[in-house]
Amino acid sequence: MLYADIIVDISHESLDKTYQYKIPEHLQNKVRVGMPVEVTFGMGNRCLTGYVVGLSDEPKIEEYRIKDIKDLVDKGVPIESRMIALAHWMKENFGGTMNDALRTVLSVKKSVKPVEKKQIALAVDRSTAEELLKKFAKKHNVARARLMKELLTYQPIPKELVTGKLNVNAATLKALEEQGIITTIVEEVYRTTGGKNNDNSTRVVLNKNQQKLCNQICEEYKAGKRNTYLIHGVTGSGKTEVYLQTIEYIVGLGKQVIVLIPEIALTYQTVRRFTERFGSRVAFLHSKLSAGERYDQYRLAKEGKLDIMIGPRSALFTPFEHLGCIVIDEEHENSYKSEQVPKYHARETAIELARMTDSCVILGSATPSVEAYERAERGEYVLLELKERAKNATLPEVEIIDLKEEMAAKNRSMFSRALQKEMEERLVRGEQTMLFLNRRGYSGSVSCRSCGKPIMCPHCSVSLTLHYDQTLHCHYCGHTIPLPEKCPECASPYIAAFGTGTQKVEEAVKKLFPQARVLRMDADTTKEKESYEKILSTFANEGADILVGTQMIVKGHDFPKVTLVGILAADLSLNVSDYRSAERTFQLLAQAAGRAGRDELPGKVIIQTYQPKHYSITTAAKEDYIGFFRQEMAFRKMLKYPPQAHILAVLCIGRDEDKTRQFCEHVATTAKEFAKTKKGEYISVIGPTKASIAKSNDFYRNLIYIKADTYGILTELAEKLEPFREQDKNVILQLDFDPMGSY
DNA sequence: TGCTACATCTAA
DNA sequence: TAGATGTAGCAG
Repeated sequence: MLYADIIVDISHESLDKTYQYKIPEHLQNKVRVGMPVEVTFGMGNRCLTGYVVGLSDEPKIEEYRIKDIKDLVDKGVPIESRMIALAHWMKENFGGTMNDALRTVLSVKKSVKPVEKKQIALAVDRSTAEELLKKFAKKHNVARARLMKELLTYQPIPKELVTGKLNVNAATLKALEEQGIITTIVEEVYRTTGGKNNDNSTRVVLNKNQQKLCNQICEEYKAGKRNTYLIHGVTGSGKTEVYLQTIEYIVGLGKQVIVLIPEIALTYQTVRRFTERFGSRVAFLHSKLSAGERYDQYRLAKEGKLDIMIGPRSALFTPFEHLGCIVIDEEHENSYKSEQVPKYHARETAIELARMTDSCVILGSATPSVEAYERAERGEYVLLELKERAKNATLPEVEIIDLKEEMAAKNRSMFSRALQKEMEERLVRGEQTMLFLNRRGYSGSVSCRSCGKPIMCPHCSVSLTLHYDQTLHCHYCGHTIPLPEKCPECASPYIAAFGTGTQKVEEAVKKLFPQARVLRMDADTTKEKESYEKILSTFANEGADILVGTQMIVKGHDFPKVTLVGILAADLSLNVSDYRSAERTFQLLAQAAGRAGRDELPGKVIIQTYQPKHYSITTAAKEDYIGFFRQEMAFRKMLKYPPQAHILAVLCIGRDEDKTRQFCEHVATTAKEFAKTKKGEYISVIGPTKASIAKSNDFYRNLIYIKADTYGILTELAEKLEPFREQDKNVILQLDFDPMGSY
């Protein structure tokens, strides 16, 4: 008798184990590891989907207690068996249940009916067809005659053309087919996102440095060495060309490649660069694909009809049989860490997947994450440097403006005198300016001028933000109210918006330079599907003089006419309660600065700040990554932050404020006791404290941070904390390993 | 004793 | 997770 180990499709800790089922006779040679199957579960014998994760011929419990597998899931897509192993690894390292992990690696859930292309062709030889044509004409079978005439000049003809343009109805076609005069050719069509033509005319010749890196990776690959490479290349140094050539080599060896990019970077430019080189052997994954398109990509990949898959972190789970290499561009991006359970990091997961499949990993960034660079320095990754800009463009001149001095000089505007002067010059010369607001939201909070209290969301502990339609919104729960006329606290009519949003910047620019054409890009103006591309292409085609935006304007895209980049308030991202705030500030500033003077025209960057001496600002101004890295590492070593140590964030969420607090204290005590058992190892339990968003959607949030030298201790502790999930159903326990961002 | 409402248990 | 089973409380 054969038995299958099955994980049932219920995400609950206590069900997160394998259950053994018998494989009935008629399914014996159909059931494989990875397949979704239908099983009855529980005393009510309710029908559930489960995944086969193992097979055996030994029962683990008394034979009579084992039920039969009911059936195979008809339209389900099986998981690759190595993906099951990867899911297990993800569960162990990033928390969550096996079921969560399986669902994550199973990027495509349902099979979708393939699209068919039908064509009509002659089933008889030409002379017979000609006779038939004469016969039809004689008998005044006009539709049949029309079709025969067309088929004699050109065949096969697509069916929609026959029924449409030639106006031959389905009944006629059926009759002709039954008489054996015509046949229908059915062909499956793949809904692919890749391009059609490869056209090598645009191939760029690598410079000496690029070629050297490329050769090193290729030679080591050929020699059977599988490394993780970190390409640290300054902005504009041509990392993409290195990827392209290396990919081409590895694909040439019959291997397949996954390229991860932040979703926002999947622009027309990126797509074109890859399709020009690899034609229809490359496909793209993004959130706007339909279920059918997704499924077809999956099939194409599995059947070996694709060489390259490009997409965001979920593209990692493309079912390639012969994976050879994983490229992660803009490796430092936050979007590589999943927000949902399992909260996996694509970099770590890629490295594990590469280990399992004997592939290499190439990470690339102009501003690598501190974690990655530290490992590269230690030799865990191979560090490759590209120090020169490819198109001998010069680095822009950077000026740091101290906003305290502007204040002292009675300049209350959000633009310093220097920035105003430079902007004016650009307008006169017909060059472009980008104004960058280093801030996530769009507009500021609203406060009372009399009592000083900001208007808060009644469900979350955050202040509401004012939108242009005079309504107040909560970014956490979506609560919306019209802007009140009086302060809800003290009834004073003097309430006003604070803070600087991109909208306010836009207004201020228009006021200062009424003749300028201004474009704004932020979460508000890019809600619609193509609006992101549209704004960027308008700006690229010089349809505007000034582009105002949030971080999204610093990604990708070369604008040759941009010669001035203004960073309005560099401190905004610095004053965030998160140990990564300096790193993020450096990355944003360095990338924003890299936008200026990408081509022939020399560029200028103006950074406005209240902290002109802060190292993340001074080093970003010089594009001095190493300088930044040294200072940041010293800071992280001192305070034991990653990569010096690892952090586990434990978030307790519940409706009852006191109970949630008590629960969290209880968890903290358990963590502290666990720490005591680990003599000689560094573990530190911080908290519990209220999360910085102490209330969200009427749920109270308490937080504990646990720091430890090794990652393993944290996963061990996480296991110890599992029983808490069962203890109080009213409090949710959320774990996040090495979190990005703050809670 | 019989009923409801709710807590607890268990799944192969 | 959800259905099966167990239990306290209470009316009759």
